[in-house]
Amino acid sequence: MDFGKSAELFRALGDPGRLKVLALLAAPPAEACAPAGRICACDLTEHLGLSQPTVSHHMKLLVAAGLVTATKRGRWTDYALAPGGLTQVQTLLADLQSASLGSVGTELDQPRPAEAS
Amino acid sequence: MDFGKSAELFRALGDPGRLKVLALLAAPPAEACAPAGRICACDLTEHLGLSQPTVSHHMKLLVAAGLVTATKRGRWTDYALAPGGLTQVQTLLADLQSASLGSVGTELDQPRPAEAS
DNA sequence: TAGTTAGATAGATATGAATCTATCTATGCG
DNA sequence: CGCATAGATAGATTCATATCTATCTAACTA
Repeated sequence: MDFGKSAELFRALGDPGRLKVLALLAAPPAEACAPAGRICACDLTEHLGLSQPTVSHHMKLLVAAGLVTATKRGRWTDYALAPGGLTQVQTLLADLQSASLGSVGTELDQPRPAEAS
Repeated sequence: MDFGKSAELFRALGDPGRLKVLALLAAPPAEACAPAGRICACDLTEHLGLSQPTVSHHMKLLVAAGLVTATKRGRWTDYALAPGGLTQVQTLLADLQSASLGSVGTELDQPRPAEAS
Protein backbone atom coordinates (compact mmCIF):
# COMPACT_ATOMS: atom_id res chain seq x y z
CA MET A 1 0.00 0.00 0.00
CA ASP A 2 1.20 3.44 -0.92
CA PHE A 3 0.38 5.47 2.15
CA GLY A 4 1.19 8.73 0.41
CA LYS A 5 -1.21 8.16 -2.45
CA SER A 6 -3.86 6.77 -0.12
CA ALA A 7 -3.57 9.78 2.15
CA GLU A 8 -4.09 12.06 -0.83
CA LEU A 9 -7.28 10.24 -1.69
CA PHE A 10 -8.61 10.55 1.84
CA ARG A 11 -7.66 14.21 1.96
CA ALA A 12 -9.74 14.73 -1.17
CA LEU A 13 -12.68 13.43 0.87
CA GLY A 14 -11.77 15.57 3.86
CA ASP A 15 -13.90 18.59 3.00
CA PRO A 16 -17.63 18.80 3.66
CA GLY A 17 -18.29 20.62 0.42
CA ARG A 18 -16.51 18.00 -1.61
CA LEU A 19 -18.43 15.26 0.18
CA LYS A 20 -21.61 17.03 -0.70
CA VAL A 21 -20.57 17.14 -4.33
CA LEU A 22 -20.02 13.40 -4.32
CA ALA A 23 -23.37 12.80 -2.69
CA LEU A 24 -25.03 15.02 -5.28
CA LEU A 25 -23.31 13.14 -8.07
CA ALA A 26 -24.36 9.80 -6.59
CA ALA A 27 -27.97 10.92 -6.87
CA PRO A 28 -27.98 13.77 -9.33
CA PRO A 29 -31.00 16.04 -9.11
CA ALA A 30 -32.78 16.69 -12.35
CA GLU A 31 -31.38 19.99 -13.60
CA ALA A 32 -32.29 21.90 -16.72
CA CYS A 33 -28.67 22.35 -17.66
CA ALA A 34 -26.92 19.00 -17.46
CA PRO A 35 -27.73 15.71 -19.15
CA ALA A 36 -29.24 13.07 -16.91
CA GLY A 37 -26.88 11.56 -14.38
CA ARG A 38 -24.55 14.51 -14.30
CA ILE A 39 -24.36 17.94 -12.75
CA CYS A 40 -23.38 21.04 -14.57
CA ALA A 41 -20.76 23.24 -12.94
CA CYS A 42 -23.16 26.15 -13.36
CA ASP A 43 -25.53 24.56 -10.83
CA LEU A 44 -22.94 23.67 -8.21
CA THR A 45 -22.38 27.12 -6.81
CA GLU A 46 -25.96 27.23 -5.55
CA HIS A 47 -25.85 23.69 -4.23
CA LEU A 48 -22.71 24.42 -2.28
CA GLY A 49 -23.26 28.04 -1.40
CA LEU A 50 -19.73 28.87 -2.52
CA SER A 51 -18.28 31.18 -5.14
CA GLN A 52 -17.65 29.93 -8.65
CA PRO A 53 -13.82 29.88 -8.38
CA THR A 54 -14.05 27.98 -5.11
CA VAL A 55 -16.30 25.40 -6.67
CA SER A 56 -13.93 25.14 -9.62
CA HIS A 57 -11.02 24.62 -7.25
CA HIS A 58 -12.81 21.84 -5.38
CA MET A 59 -13.87 20.11 -8.56
CA LYS A 60 -10.33 20.25 -9.82
CA LEU A 61 -9.21 18.39 -6.70
CA LEU A 62 -11.90 15.73 -7.06
CA VAL A 63 -10.98 15.18 -10.70
CA ALA A 64 -7.29 14.97 -9.84
CA ALA A 65 -8.12 12.41 -7.16
CA GLY A 66 -9.86 10.26 -9.76
CA LEU A 67 -13.21 10.48 -7.98
CA VAL A 68 -15.00 12.65 -10.53
CA THR A 69 -14.96 13.12 -14.29
CA ALA A 70 -15.36 16.44 -16.09
CA THR A 71 -16.83 16.71 -19.58
CA LYS A 72 -16.83 19.98 -21.50
CA ARG A 73 -20.10 20.74 -23.32
CA GLY A 74 -19.55 23.98 -25.16
CA ARG A 75 -19.35 26.67 -22.52
CA TRP A 76 -20.54 24.20 -19.93
CA THR A 77 -18.78 21.50 -17.92
CA ASP A 78 -20.62 18.48 -16.64
CA TYR A 79 -19.34 16.46 -13.73
CA ALA A 80 -20.07 12.84 -12.89
CA LEU A 81 -18.77 10.24 -10.48
CA ALA A 82 -15.73 8.55 -11.94
CA PRO A 83 -16.40 4.85 -12.41
CA GLY A 84 -14.64 2.93 -9.66
CA GLY A 85 -13.45 6.07 -7.93
CA LEU A 86 -15.18 5.58 -4.60
CA THR A 87 -14.78 1.85 -4.96
CA GLN A 88 -11.04 2.42 -4.98
CA VAL A 89 -11.39 4.16 -1.65
CA GLN A 90 -13.34 1.23 -0.28
CA THR A 91 -10.59 -1.08 -1.45
CA LEU A 92 -8.00 0.99 0.33
CA LEU A 93 -10.02 0.77 3.51
CA ALA A 94 -10.45 -2.95 3.17
CA ASP A 95 -6.73 -3.35 2.59
CA LEU A 96 -6.02 -1.20 5.60
CA GLN A 97 -8.31 -3.25 7.79
CA SER A 98 -7.05 -6.59 6.65
CA ALA A 99 -3.49 -5.36 6.81
CA SER A 100 -2.59 -7.22 3.64
CA LEU A 101 0.22 -4.82 3.30
CA GLY A 102 3.34 -6.77 2.69
CA SER A 103 6.39 -5.12 4.16
CA VAL A 104 4.70 -2.34 6.07
CA GLY A 105 7.95 -0.94 7.36
CA THR A 106 9.11 0.42 4.04
CA GLU A 107 5.89 1.62 2.50
CA LEU A 108 5.78 5.15 3.75
CA ASP A 109 6.50 7.37 0.81
CA GLN A 110 7.99 10.69 1.72
CA PRO A 111 5.92 13.08 -0.36
CA ARG A 112 6.53 16.07 1.85
CA PRO A 113 9.19 18.63 0.94
CA ALA A 114 9.49 19.55 4.60
CA GLU A 115 10.93 16.15 5.28
CA ALA A 116 13.72 16.78 2.84
CA SER A 117 14.94 19.77 4.80
CA MET B 1 -25.26 12.28 6.51
CA ASP B 2 -23.31 14.82 8.46
CA PHE B 3 -20.79 16.04 5.94
CA GLY B 4 -18.83 17.96 8.55
CA LYS B 5 -18.32 14.97 10.79
CA SER B 6 -17.62 12.70 7.84
CA ALA B 7 -15.03 15.11 6.49
CA GLU B 8 -13.30 15.11 9.87
CA LEU B 9 -13.08 11.36 9.76
CA PHE B 10 -11.60 11.37 6.28
CA ARG B 11 -9.16 14.08 7.26
CA ALA B 12 -7.98 11.85 10.09
CA LEU B 13 -7.09 9.34 7.40
CA GLY B 14 -5.44 11.97 5.22
CA ASP B 15 -1.91 11.61 6.56
CA PRO B 16 0.49 8.89 5.47
CA GLY B 17 1.89 8.46 8.96
CA ARG B 18 -1.55 7.99 10.45
CA LEU B 19 -2.41 5.45 7.77
CA LYS B 20 0.72 3.60 8.65
CA VAL B 21 -0.30 3.54 12.29
CA LEU B 22 -3.64 2.02 11.37
CA ALA B 23 -1.95 -0.59 9.21
CA LEU B 24 0.41 -1.43 12.04
CA LEU B 25 -2.48 -1.74 14.45
CA ALA B 26 -4.37 -3.97 12.03
CA ALA B 27 -1.43 -6.37 12.09
CA PRO B 28 0.52 -5.49 15.21
CA PRO B 29 4.12 -6.68 15.19
CA ALA B 30 5.20 -8.59 18.25
CA GLU B 31 6.88 -6.05 20.49
CA ALA B 32 8.50 -6.56 23.85
CA CYS B 33 6.62 -3.63 25.37
CA ALA B 34 2.95 -3.96 24.51
CA PRO B 35 0.54 -6.80 25.16
CA ALA B 36 -0.41 -8.84 22.12
CA GLY B 37 -2.61 -7.10 19.60
CA ARG B 38 -1.54 -3.64 20.64
CA ILE B 39 1.30 -1.24 20.05
CA CYS B 40 3.00 0.72 22.75
CA ALA B 41 3.49 4.42 22.09
CA CYS B 42 7.15 3.91 22.96
CA ASP B 43 7.58 1.82 19.82
CA LEU B 44 5.76 4.07 17.42
CA THR B 45 8.42 6.73 17.05
CA GLU B 46 10.74 4.21 15.41
CA HIS B 47 8.02 2.75 13.25
CA LEU B 48 7.08 6.18 11.97
CA GLY B 49 10.45 7.88 12.01
CA LEU B 50 8.94 10.90 13.75
CA SER B 51 9.61 12.63 17.02
CA GLN B 52 7.76 11.59 20.14
CA PRO B 53 5.54 14.70 20.37
CA THR B 54 4.61 14.37 16.72
CA VAL B 55 3.58 10.76 17.25
CA SER B 56 1.60 11.78 20.30
CA HIS B 57 -0.14 14.48 18.28
CA HIS B 58 -1.10 12.03 15.54
CA MET B 59 -2.34 9.45 17.99
CA LYS B 60 -4.46 12.07 19.69
CA LEU B 61 -6.14 12.79 16.37
CA LEU B 62 -6.80 9.12 15.67
CA VAL B 63 -8.29 8.61 19.13
CA ALA B 64 -10.45 11.71 18.73
CA ALA B 65 -11.64 10.37 15.39
CA GLY B 66 -12.76 7.17 17.08
CA LEU B 67 -10.41 5.06 15.01
CA VAL B 68 -8.00 4.08 17.78
CA THR B 69 -8.20 3.39 21.51
CA ALA B 70 -5.55 4.38 24.02
CA THR B 71 -4.96 2.42 27.23
CA LYS B 72 -2.62 3.69 29.94
CA ARG B 73 -0.40 0.97 31.48
CA GLY B 74 1.67 2.67 34.15
CA ARG B 75 4.06 4.95 32.34
CA TRP B 76 3.11 3.33 29.07
CA THR B 77 0.23 3.82 26.67
CA ASP B 78 -0.95 1.06 24.40
CA TYR B 79 -2.89 1.77 21.27
CA ALA B 80 -5.28 -0.52 19.41
CA LEU B 81 -7.77 -0.24 16.59
CA ALA B 82 -11.09 0.96 17.95
CA PRO B 83 -13.77 -1.67 17.32
CA GLY B 84 -15.91 -0.55 14.44
CA GLY B 85 -13.81 2.51 13.76
CA LEU B 86 -12.76 1.73 10.22
CA THR B 87 -16.05 -0.02 9.64
CA GLN B 88 -17.73 3.28 10.31
CA VAL B 89 -15.65 4.83 7.56
CA GLN B 90 -16.71 2.06 5.21
CA THR B 91 -20.31 2.75 6.10
CA LEU B 92 -19.88 6.42 5.31
CA LEU B 93 -18.47 5.52 1.93
CA ALA B 94 -21.27 3.10 1.21
CA ASP B 95 -23.80 5.74 2.19
CA LEU B 96 -22.06 8.25 -0.01
CA GLN B 97 -22.10 5.90 -2.96
CA SER B 98 -25.68 4.83 -2.56
CA ALA B 99 -26.73 8.38 -1.86
CA SER B 100 -29.11 7.29 0.85
CA LEU B 101 -28.84 10.74 2.17
CA GLY B 102 -32.32 12.10 2.69
CA SER B 103 -32.52 15.82 2.03
CA VAL B 104 -29.07 16.43 0.68
CA GLY B 105 -29.63 20.11 0.25
CA THR B 106 -29.63 20.93 3.95
CA GLU B 107 -27.03 18.56 5.31
CA LEU B 108 -23.94 20.64 5.02
CA ASP B 109 -22.97 21.60 8.55
CA GLN B 110 -20.96 24.76 8.84
CA PRO B 111 -18.24 23.76 11.24
CA ARG B 112 -15.77 26.34 10.02
CA PRO B 113 -15.25 29.55 11.98
CA ALA B 114 -14.20 31.30 8.77
CA GLU B 115 -17.70 30.92 7.49
CA ALA B 116 -19.11 32.77 10.41
CA SER B 117 -17.09 35.84 9.61
C1' DT C 1 -17.07 40.98 -35.05
C1' DA C 2 -18.37 42.77 -30.56
C1' DG C 3 -20.47 41.55 -26.56
C1' DT C 4 -21.92 37.96 -23.32
C1' DT C 5 -21.36 33.88 -20.64
C1' DA C 6 -19.11 29.68 -18.41
C1' DG C 7 -15.49 28.16 -15.97
C1' DA C 8 -10.55 27.84 -15.23
C1' DT C 9 -6.59 30.41 -13.37
C1' DA C 10 -3.92 33.97 -10.70
C1' DG C 11 -3.17 36.21 -6.61
C1' DA C 12 -4.17 37.45 -1.90
C1' DT C 13 -5.69 36.19 2.64
C1' DA C 14 -6.89 33.70 6.65
C1' DT C 15 -7.04 29.40 8.68
C1' DG C 16 -5.59 24.67 9.28
C1' DA C 17 -2.20 21.16 9.92
C1' DA C 18 2.45 18.57 10.34
C1' DT C 19 6.72 18.92 12.63
C1' DC C 20 10.02 20.13 15.93
C1' DT C 21 12.18 21.73 20.65
C1' DA C 22 11.11 22.51 25.24
C1' DT C 23 8.50 21.53 29.15
C1' DC C 24 5.17 19.55 32.10
C1' DT C 25 2.72 15.72 34.46
C1' DA C 26 2.30 11.11 35.85
C1' DT C 27 4.45 6.78 36.92
C1' DG C 28 8.20 3.83 38.39
C1' DC C 29 12.47 2.70 40.88
C1' DG C 30 16.37 2.74 44.10
C1' DC D 1 12.28 11.28 48.37
C1' DG D 2 15.17 12.25 44.33
C1' DC D 3 15.90 10.80 39.95
C1' DA D 4 14.57 8.60 35.59
C1' DT D 5 11.25 7.62 32.13
C1' DA D 6 6.89 7.79 29.21
C1' DG D 7 3.96 10.54 26.92
C1' DA D 8 1.01 14.59 26.76
C1' DT D 9 1.08 19.60 26.14
C1' DA D 10 2.83 24.32 24.86
C1' DG D 11 4.78 27.17 21.62
C1' DA D 12 7.07 28.22 17.33
C1' DT D 13 7.69 27.41 12.48
C1' DT D 14 6.67 26.07 7.96
C1' DC D 15 3.74 24.45 4.66
C1' DA D 16 -1.01 23.24 3.02
C1' DT D 17 -5.63 24.49 2.14
C1' DA D 18 -10.33 26.88 1.68
C1' DT D 19 -12.12 31.07 0.23
C1' DC D 20 -12.57 35.26 -2.15
C1' DT D 21 -11.87 39.06 -5.94
C1' DA D 22 -10.06 39.80 -10.31
C1' DT D 23 -8.90 38.21 -14.68
C1' DC D 24 -8.24 35.25 -18.50
C1' DT D 25 -9.65 31.90 -22.09
C1' DA D 26 -12.98 29.50 -24.66
C1' DA D 27 -17.52 29.14 -26.53
C1' DC D 28 -21.79 31.25 -27.99
C1' DT D 29 -24.97 34.74 -30.05
C1' DA D 30 -26.72 38.68 -32.56
